[in-house]
Formats: sequence, structure tokens, C-alpha cells
Amino acid sequence: MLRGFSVDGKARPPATPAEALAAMDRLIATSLVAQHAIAQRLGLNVTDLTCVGHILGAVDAPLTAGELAVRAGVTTGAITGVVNRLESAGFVERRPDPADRRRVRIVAQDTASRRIHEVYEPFYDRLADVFADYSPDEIAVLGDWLTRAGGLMTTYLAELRERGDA
Amino acid sequence: MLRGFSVDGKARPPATPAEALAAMDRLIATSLVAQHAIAQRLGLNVTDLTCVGHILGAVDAPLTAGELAVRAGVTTGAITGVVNRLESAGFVERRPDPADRRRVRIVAQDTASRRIHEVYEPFYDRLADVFADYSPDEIAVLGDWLTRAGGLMTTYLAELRERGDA
DNA sequence: AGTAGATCTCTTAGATGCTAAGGGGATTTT
DNA sequence: AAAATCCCCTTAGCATCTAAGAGATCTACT
Repeated sequence: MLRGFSVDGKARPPATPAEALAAMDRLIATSLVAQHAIAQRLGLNVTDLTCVGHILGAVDAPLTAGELAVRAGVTTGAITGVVNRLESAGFVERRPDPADRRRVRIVAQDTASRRIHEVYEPFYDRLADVFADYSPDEIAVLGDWLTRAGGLMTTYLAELRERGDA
Repeated sequence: MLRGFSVDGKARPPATPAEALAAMDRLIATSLVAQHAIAQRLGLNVTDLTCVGHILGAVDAPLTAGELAVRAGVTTGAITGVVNRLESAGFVERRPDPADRRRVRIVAQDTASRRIHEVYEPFYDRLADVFADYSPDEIAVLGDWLTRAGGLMTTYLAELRERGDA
């Protein structure tokens, strides 16, 4: 049987798409609960942590309060509270938009990234060890699939929102 | 397109472990927000939806209310409310444990799986199309990695909780 | 058997953080 | 300029969580 025969010679336990999908579900479900625990450890709630993630991911073009609301899937009223909490906890800063004085840009403070990363580190470190078991080709497969799955999820989310409003 | 031999140099865009990890982060972050939208569409909140997921995943040995609380990361007091809502929405049923009358087993109703799956279907269908682009070897790699990453996440969550209590 | 302690779910009170609706200032359009 | 729109914030009200404890049941020990 040719399955398992690859250049690097590493045999992976065979899996059907359905099994891989189930594994993805478990990973996501566990992540959901873990977010809760991680947020708590940082003195935040899940919405706040989600927002910090979005803010850190938009360093080049800081998000406005409204954009953050859309990405986090909450109202702008809620974002006011989120940013207040994150600001007094020293994670972010409100910065007036020079071009439009109605807008508020939310920028991460210097220490924010490190403080967040510190909590995720034990997990990331061990995940790095796992990656060491995969060949460049295999990592390309993983990166490719994760990117595509993420794209599908984004599309799907947008559709849910469109239909939800209608 | 010829599949089945990674030696054939399939044209996956090369990716570093860090890039794959970033893709995972985006997938998880999007999933987190999507859960919110999915739950809303089902008339539930995120906690309720998380719990339905756990209940559906434990068909063989129905969870007790307490076990569900641990898995969902909430108190037993909250679970009472969750199960009340899920019960009146027709997703689950309380079933007294024959061996221990303090316990309540939460079992899914017949239609629950279908009702939940209906909402996820558009996403799953498209993900199935993506899987069709991968060889059995590659799917084995994906399944393997997703399983290991999920395992690490579970371990990490357990550690967070241990240290969180201490 | 009988009793003390542990375990399990549910109740209650209080806290948290969300939505919905609307206000006031800034910007854009007519 | 005036009108309409946009953006963030405020407020009131609601949903749902935690913490603490009650009541019922189970287990272990004498």
C-alpha cells in the first residue's frame, strides 16, 4: 500500500476527512473553553481578549472602535466598555484619528503583546515541538489547509451575518 | 492532478511553522466569533451551544450535569440554567441516573444533532470540497496534526486550571 | 444498621457585561 | 449652509454568570 510512503519516510496514522474534521472540531471546542481560562488569567473576559487579539493583529493600521465592534461581533456600546477595561488594564490606548475627529483608533501598548504572549507561551512552545516532527512539505500542507479553512470560516461568518439581518 | 505521492512535489505554497501557527490562530479567532453567530441563529447563547456540542459528543455515556460544568468551564449553578434553556428549546432531556439518584444525565433529543448540523452544513460542505484537494497522505498529516494540537490544547487547559486555583 | 462526611444538583443574591435606543459632535452631501 | 449621515459614547434594561449554601443521596466506618 502506498499510503504512508513519502519522501521523508514518516508514517502518519491514516485518517479520513471526517476524522480530520472531527479533530478540528475538538480543537476548536477546546480552544473556546481555553480562551475563557486564558482571559481570566489576564484579568479579562473573553470579549476583551478577543478584542486584544484583533488589535494586536492590526498594528499597521490601528482599528477604529467601530471596526473592532464588527470584528468582535458586538455593538459599539459594548466596545466602549471593552476599551475602557483594556485601557485601565494597560493593554491599549485610545488615539484620536487625525483625519476624522469622530473616530477613535485603538492601539496596543508596548507591553501588551508580551503580556498576552506570556500566557500562550507554554502552549506555543509545545506546539513548536510538534511542528519539529513534520517535514517542510508537510508543514506546507498544514499551513495551506489552515489558511483555506480559516478563509472558509470567515466567508461563512459573513454569510451568517447577512442572512441573520434579513 | 496526480495525487498520493508527496514526492511529486504538489504545489502547496511553502510555509514556516510560524506561518502555520498564525493561520491556526486566525482560524480559532474566527471560529470564536462565528460560534456567537451560530448560537444566535439557533436561539442559544455561546455557553449553551458549547454544552450541546459536548452533549452530542458523549452519546455513548451521557454526561452528568457536573461533568458538563467541568467541560464547559462554568459552575454547576450555571449548568442548571443551560439545561433548562436547552430542555425547553427541545435540544436535550434530563434523565435521572438509575445508579445514583443525585445525578442527572443530560441526553440529546433525536432532532438535536440534525438541527445543529443544519447550521454548520454550509461550512462543512465547503470544507469537504477543500479536503478533496488533498491526497490520503496529506489528510493523514492533517488529521494527525489536528489531533495532536487538540491534545496539547486540552493539556494546556488543564494546567491553566490547576495553576489558576492554586 | 446507624451515623458522619462527602458528593451532586439546584436555588438564591449579587455582579458583570451585553443589547437596544438615542445623544452630541464631526463629516459629507446637496 | 443646511440636511443628512456617520461615529463613539451614554443610559436603561436584560441575560447569564459566580459564589455560597440547602437538600437529597451516596459511601465509609464503627
